[in-house]
Amino acid sequence: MTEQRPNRLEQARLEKARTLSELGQGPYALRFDPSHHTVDLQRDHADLPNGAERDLEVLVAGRVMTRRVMGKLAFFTLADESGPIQLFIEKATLAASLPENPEAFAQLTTLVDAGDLIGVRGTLRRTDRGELSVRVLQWWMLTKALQPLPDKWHGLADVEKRYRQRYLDLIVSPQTRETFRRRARLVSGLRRWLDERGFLEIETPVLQSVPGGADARPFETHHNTLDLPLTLRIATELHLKRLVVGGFERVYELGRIFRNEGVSTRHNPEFTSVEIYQAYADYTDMMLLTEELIAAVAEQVCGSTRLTYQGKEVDLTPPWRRVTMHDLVREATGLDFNRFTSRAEAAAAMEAAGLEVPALADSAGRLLVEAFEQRVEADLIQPTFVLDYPVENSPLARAHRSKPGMVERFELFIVGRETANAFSELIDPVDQRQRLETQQERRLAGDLEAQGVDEDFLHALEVGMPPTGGLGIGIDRLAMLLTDSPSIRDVIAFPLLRPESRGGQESSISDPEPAQ
RNA sequence: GGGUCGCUAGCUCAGCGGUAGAGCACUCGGCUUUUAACCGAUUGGUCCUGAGUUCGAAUCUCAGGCGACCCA
Repeated sequence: MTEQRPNRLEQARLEKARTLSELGQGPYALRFDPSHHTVDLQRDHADLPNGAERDLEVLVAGRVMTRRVMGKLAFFTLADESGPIQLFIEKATLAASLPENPEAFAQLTTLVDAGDLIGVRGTLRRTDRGELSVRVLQWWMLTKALQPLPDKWHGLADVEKRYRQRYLDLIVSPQTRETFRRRARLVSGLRRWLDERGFLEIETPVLQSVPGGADARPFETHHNTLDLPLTLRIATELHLKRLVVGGFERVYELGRIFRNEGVSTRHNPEFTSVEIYQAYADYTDMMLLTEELIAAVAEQVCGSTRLTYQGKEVDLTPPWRRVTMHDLVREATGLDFNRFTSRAEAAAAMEAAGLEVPALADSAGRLLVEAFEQRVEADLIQPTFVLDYPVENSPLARAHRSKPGMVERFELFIVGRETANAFSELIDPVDQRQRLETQQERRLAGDLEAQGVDEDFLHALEVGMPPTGGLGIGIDRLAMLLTDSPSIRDVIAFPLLRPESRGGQESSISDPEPAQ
């Protein structure tokens, strides 16, 4: 995709690949059996003094990262998944070790480029300068690279290239490798924590006729043989609740969600969430669960519940602050939304306080959320449960047990970002139908993010759903926090980017010819 | 959606109206303790694309493409 024709560097490497074939070993090996990872060698032989050699033969394989050739002696750096080790390559040693091939040293130093994958057999030696090295007795080309590595000093400075060609980023950036290791630990730690507590992971459909469970625009697609318009799911909520109706008391799904919205440092159109449902629980139970779960995962990923995010100290040690949205808005703006009896009243007060009043926020409750987003959200650095949302914004949450107009819902904010969202789930099918019909009206009135009516879901509620607490956690945002990454793209291996276009070409993949 | 910035050799960048440059990489030569190895020589360009202004455009103007950051 980068180059149509092989450039000069590629030509030289292709030539070397041909030479390797002529020598009978070829540029691409079938297999190799390393005896060690480099990190184990570095650890086990940390006591080897400078200039000393250990009478132990090892086989290591990896990518040649740097080459330093000086006449009859050469130093390469070889890196496997665990890290680097130096190769100590002497002409005399190779000649003695491989008497049948007096050219072994010349071949190694001329046919192997930085970027190639090779395997070596040798003994361990620490150089006079203190670098643990494999003194090479024999070598094999495993994979000849045709493309050069990025600049060894600057690395991959081009942010776009880091995302588009993540493989290069992973090769040259230890930090990137660590980020994705941590993300993997986060995901597996989270699953383990839930599994150990009896939660059952069940996969629900990605392809859906009625998108629901969240306020978002879906991606649209189509099933050919059924001639069926379908959308990609925007949440897993409604299907997981059906499973609770079906009798599974603790279920979760960790998976990909698709929302047809913009791209930013906090948004990728496909992202990963985990939704967790627990029967006979309410949102206060889900707060406890959230605290314990995230603290446990942070402990596993970072070794501590205290961490630094972009220079800010964050303490995830439970318990976390719990505060209502009303109180937070009053603290920040002096506006007491409990006193407002109409949207007009709230709007006037907000304008007087210098807040923006968007026309789309068509109720006092929606304005409360506006005020929160404008003045509070960004300052919630420490983990904070924001409680009790207006019913208008939460069509799937149960009405508050004591506060009219509110629902039993919390969102968790950390470093100014929404990281989790939970309710006492609405299980009353009559109430739920009214709420969804109100959503449908908004939808018909032009709100593309409003939800539709899912009749089968309502039917499931009529069959009877136990009182249930539900929780959703944004895995990408949690990964950002636990890896100290400023952009969501740093924690998604292959984030969505526009295809590279050259000279107006839409894509490098050409359309197939019509069938004969 | 709006604003700011960027796009020049494989990589990192300079050049900002007058012959297209540097370091690294590559190729060649030298070198047995280097680790951004070093020394010498050579090679390498759709200056993102298109149109315009000009005697002359990488440079100025306009449009477009892609990206980054900030804002919504």
